[in-house]
Amino acid sequence: MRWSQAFIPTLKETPAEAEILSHKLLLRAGLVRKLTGGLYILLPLGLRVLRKIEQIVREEMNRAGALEVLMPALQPPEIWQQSGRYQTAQGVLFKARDHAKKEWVLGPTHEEVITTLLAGELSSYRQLPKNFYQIQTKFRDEIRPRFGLMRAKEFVMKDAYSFDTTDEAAQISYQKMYDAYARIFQRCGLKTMAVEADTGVMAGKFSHEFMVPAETGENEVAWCEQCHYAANVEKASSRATPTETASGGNPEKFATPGVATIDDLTRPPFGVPACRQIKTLVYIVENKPVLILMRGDHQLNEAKLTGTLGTATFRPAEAEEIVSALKARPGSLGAVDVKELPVHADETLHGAANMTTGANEDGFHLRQVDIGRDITVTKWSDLRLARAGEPCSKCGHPLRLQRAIEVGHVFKLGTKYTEAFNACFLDEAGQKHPAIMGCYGIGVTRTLQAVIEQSNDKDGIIWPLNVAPYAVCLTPLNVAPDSAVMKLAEDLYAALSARGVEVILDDRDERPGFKFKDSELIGFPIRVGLGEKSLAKGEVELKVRGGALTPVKVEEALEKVLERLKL
RNA sequence: CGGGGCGUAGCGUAGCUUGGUAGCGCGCUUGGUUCGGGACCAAGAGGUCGUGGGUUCAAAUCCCACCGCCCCGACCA
Repeated sequence: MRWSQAFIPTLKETPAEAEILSHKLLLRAGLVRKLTGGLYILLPLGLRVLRKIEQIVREEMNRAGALEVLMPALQPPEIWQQSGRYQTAQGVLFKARDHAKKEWVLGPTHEEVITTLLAGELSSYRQLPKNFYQIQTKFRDEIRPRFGLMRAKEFVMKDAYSFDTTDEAAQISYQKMYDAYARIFQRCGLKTMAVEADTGVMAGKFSHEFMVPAETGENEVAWCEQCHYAANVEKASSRATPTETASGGNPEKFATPGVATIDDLTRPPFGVPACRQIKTLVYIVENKPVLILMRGDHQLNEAKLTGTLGTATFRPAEAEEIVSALKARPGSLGAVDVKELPVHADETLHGAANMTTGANEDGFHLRQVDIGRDITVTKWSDLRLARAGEPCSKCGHPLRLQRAIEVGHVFKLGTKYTEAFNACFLDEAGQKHPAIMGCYGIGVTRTLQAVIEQSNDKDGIIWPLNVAPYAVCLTPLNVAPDSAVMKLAEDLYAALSARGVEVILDDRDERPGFKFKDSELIGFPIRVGLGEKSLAKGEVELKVRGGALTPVKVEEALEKVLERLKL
């Protein structure tokens, strides 16, 4: 490609809309432009990168035995009703109407469609295992799109769906995808970590997320340097400091005027450490109040609560709801002698004794509470948010917390959809079973931006070779057609092109600094600088983006470039 | 949806408090000088000041409503 023929609108200044570095670079390097919030136009250079990533994904999916299909983005709402997600996915479903006023949904994902397909085609165990994938545009009515391509209303996703006859076989399919994902991100030049992921209401199943460590990430992962345990904080467990278990006697009510928080009670004249308090939270779970008990110094992890409750339909109670449930206002809440409400307690509190908690009477608390003796706990679970520095639950080494961008997710689904759609097969004995399903997603557009977020310097993007829009940028400093510099550039351009190298020739009549800055902003892996000065010495300049500049002999230039590209 | 910020030329912005002919930088056009790290000089083009209403002799500026964008939070199948 000749630069003068291309469309690469680079910007010296950053548009005000961009906050994070990768978003700024996407715009400045002329890769994308915004149409409106959450919707972006991929410009030629950005599209080239996207296609590269897609191709890597495609190759690795094929290698793992998955079969490419293309499903409609537009879907009938009936299948969403059939799976039950018409309601549960309300928040993210885009809907449209046709001329006859019939409603349609724009697919945020395709479990319903692929399972409908399988329901019609699957009959025998001999047809399994199968794994179908597609690379396609998805639509999600994001509550708040942000950070450019990171969270958009419309984005390119690779989604795959595996079907197996047994749990063991499904596990193999899962592992194949897990391994393929590791290769995909590696080939994209991304450092990722695979972390255990929360599975929401489908608790107990298996899931991993592929995370790109980045401070701008919307997720947080907990990980252990020693044993390599890694999990999304929504899922992560850790060991808490020990809880007091020696009883101090019978509960004793005492006045605590004005005390409204755990923190208030730690201060004089009370001086009760947070770890010796029981925090009582009231949630409205499917319209009914439920008490949640945490140790005073711990925080509730709502993702874990979802797992324990088996529903995501809950919210913190309003003040009036709390008063009507416990006859006291927040600040003096407790679970002692509460018999009529479900009480979920964090397992850290197991055996806790001599604790302080609200008395369910405004301005009063109870001390010397032994949870086993004084509180009726309905269910014990791990409900605690893991914190940095807490011992790893596997090996005891302090956990570290790291923000990260989720670029891939592998998920063992089980039979939720295959049962709903009757996607069943007959086994060797003629018994009918629903196929066991897995689903696997990669945010392709998000991956593009994640690469930029992870690979840049003060001058711009540093594209990993495999996903670079062009591998080589030829930069002649004199573009007069009859100049020796330009003639050499043309020769190299032709020679590299003939070898299948993706090369862009910066034939713009611009000053050297301008052209250098542009090529660095965009981040081509290799730049070959051709100028009168070096040519006089029989040399050209080979510059590796983010690396050193080396003079090479003109007659060796082609070989040296090819050599660099092999790496 | 709650909280905060912003909307002035393609981009970045000043002007708004205290109403009075809309300014600067980048980019763009033309000419000239330059030419190894985002050049310089000169001359130009380019603006419904987000939209609608109100106050006023007069509104970018004050008031009301709406729209859009960005950030934080809720949400995240």
